[in-house]
Amino acid sequence: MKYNQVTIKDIARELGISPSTVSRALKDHPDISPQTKKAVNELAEKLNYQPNIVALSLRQSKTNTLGVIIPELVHFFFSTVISGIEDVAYSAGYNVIITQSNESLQREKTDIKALFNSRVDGMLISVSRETSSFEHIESILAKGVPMVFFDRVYENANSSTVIVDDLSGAKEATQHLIDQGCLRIAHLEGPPNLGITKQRLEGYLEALKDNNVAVDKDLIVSCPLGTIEEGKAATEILLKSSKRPDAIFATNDPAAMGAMQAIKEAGLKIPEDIAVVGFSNWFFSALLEPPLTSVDQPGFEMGQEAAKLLIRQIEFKSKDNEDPAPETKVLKTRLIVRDSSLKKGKAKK
Amino acid sequence: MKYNQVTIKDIARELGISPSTVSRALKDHPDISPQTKKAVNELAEKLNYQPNIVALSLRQSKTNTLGVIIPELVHFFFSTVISGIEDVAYSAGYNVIITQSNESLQREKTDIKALFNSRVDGMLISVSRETSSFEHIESILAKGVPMVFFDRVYENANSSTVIVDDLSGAKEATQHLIDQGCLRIAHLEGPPNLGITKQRLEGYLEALKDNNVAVDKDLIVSCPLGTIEEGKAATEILLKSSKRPDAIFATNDPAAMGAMQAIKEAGLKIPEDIAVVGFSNWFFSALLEPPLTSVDQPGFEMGQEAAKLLIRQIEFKSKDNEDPAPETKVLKTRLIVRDSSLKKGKAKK
DNA sequence: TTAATTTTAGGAAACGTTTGCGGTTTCGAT
DNA sequence: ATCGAAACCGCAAACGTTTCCTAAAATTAA
Repeated sequence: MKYNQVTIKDIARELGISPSTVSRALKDHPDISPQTKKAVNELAEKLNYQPNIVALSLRQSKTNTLGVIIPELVHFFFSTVISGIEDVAYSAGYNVIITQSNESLQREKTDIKALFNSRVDGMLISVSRETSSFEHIESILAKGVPMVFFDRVYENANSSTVIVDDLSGAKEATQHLIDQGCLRIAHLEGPPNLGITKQRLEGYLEALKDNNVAVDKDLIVSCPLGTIEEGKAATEILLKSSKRPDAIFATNDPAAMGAMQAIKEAGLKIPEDIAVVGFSNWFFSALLEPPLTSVDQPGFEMGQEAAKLLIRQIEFKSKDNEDPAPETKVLKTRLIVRDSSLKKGKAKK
Repeated sequence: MKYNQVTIKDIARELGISPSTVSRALKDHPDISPQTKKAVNELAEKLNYQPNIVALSLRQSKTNTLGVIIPELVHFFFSTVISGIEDVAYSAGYNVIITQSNESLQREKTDIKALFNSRVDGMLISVSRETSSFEHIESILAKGVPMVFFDRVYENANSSTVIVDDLSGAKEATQHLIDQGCLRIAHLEGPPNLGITKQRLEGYLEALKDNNVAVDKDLIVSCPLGTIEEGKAATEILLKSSKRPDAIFATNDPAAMGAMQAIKEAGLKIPEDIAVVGFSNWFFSALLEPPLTSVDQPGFEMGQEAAKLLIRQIEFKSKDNEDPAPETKVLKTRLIVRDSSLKKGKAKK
């Protein structure tokens, strides 16, 4: 589309000087006399000159654009991460292109190629549920594209990552349930490919061990999709078993929600009969009845950190032409105690 | 960043022909002999040639990028709209840059400028709560940038818009409450600047009139932010009044949620004492207790339609160099009846 | 006054494409 | 043998910048 925006050439012609002089004047280059600078800047102001970003990108081989790949935008957590990313990206002068893999490896592959073709300066990636091989990522990485992984990371030594401390978050949640007097704590496990799934399971196990609670394998049930329906179905099975759990720690809030539905439909009380704790502190969790205790992940902050790391990497590389040492940022989780897990007393504010 | 991607020149050099021939061969131009085409395509394939989009953009003055401005990404509705937009945009070969105004007019202004500077081919806009003047939009529109407004539209004759039929949605919701035997139906009104607020109020009023129910001005309360807290506070006041409502129709789901909280805390039952209906069918609405009846807006479809309209406009303009006639797409809403409004019998389903 | 600097400015190439126009070939037809 | 038209291809300009290099003008030093 041609919008007839005024260019450097227009200014040069009007002033009877050359484009190069205008360019330098606008950048306050010492070679240019104060008078010329003044004239150029005033005319630029008057004509409302705006540099053509596309031409700039071509010239500098730098698009000032960050590519983002997330599993799904409609997840509360991911949309807050995006907000965090945009926050630092825009104030650093970067645009952001967002793509969704929809939890599909195939989509993830095409997304990453599309971003590469758009010549983004770097990528922020959270892998899909299906992603268990990483050639598509490696091949782009090999071309030298800076990447930062967040939340659902690709653990390879050469990329920076931002994660939350899933292990200790899960441990804290489980400990909390133990503190409430629960002894038969079930765990609804998440998608098997994801590191976060393992970490959360690990935290759960560690807490049990720390308290000398025996691990009952029957109490660990897989929810490979991590949906409400799965959580519900898994819980229904748990409830039918001879030795019913007295608490459920779910890998995420939707699964926990499903668990709550199953428990209520079975005529049992939360938390009296069974306490429930989720993970991620989705928007809806505070609105449930009873309100769901959950492990809060600082999504906005995660987005900010990831973007900062990426931008630093991009700018470091453009200077020294080599990658900075990869960094791993681990963000603290926060257990939000609500009524769904409070067998004793009221929530500590 | 320099990734040493292979260019048309590389292929030309390798084959001992000119870049123009390579370009034409790749585009299957009739001037080029089959042999040359074959050689070029094979080498391009072998070297994994990918056209440089930035150079293309500069050359054609077309970025193949759509700019989007929404109030907030974390709203379920808006994130589904985005998904719809990306769906059609990507399959039509467009990238999407998303910005959030955070319901601030100021941010909206800077966003729109930033998008313009990024030379997007067109914009998709849903205005902020604060937006009551439109010079910032007009000034960009005047430069000929194609725009399509969705949901929260700027009603000016010369732009295409996609909206849902808020009026009839609200009317249907109110009618439903009347059908349930409610006679004192309160309305929690939304942000005063927005057209959707007026439409929803209008639908509410029409339904009352159609059924010869007198309008009680005291039953119409403003919630200028449309938040849970506001809905709760407004409802508390309504409940204290001498002639308490027997139903509440809220301008959106958060307000309805607040109303539910207030009602429950007052020891009243939903829907027996007071029925509640919301608008937008947020993700959490089905999870409340009782599940909230709400007017569903087809967000994904809205995004698709808006993107289609915009792309059509962009491509029409690049051909005929003038704007196509503006279009207005009105999408149907759908009343999702759940328990929060069912005084009689069970949900049809 | 002249030579050596410094200051200021411009020319031109480059980033990777596309495309109007002109220039060779080739080949069948006269 | 010559002509005309296809068929095929390259030159160069253009999109809007930046930047290396060179050059003129102004200033200073000798």
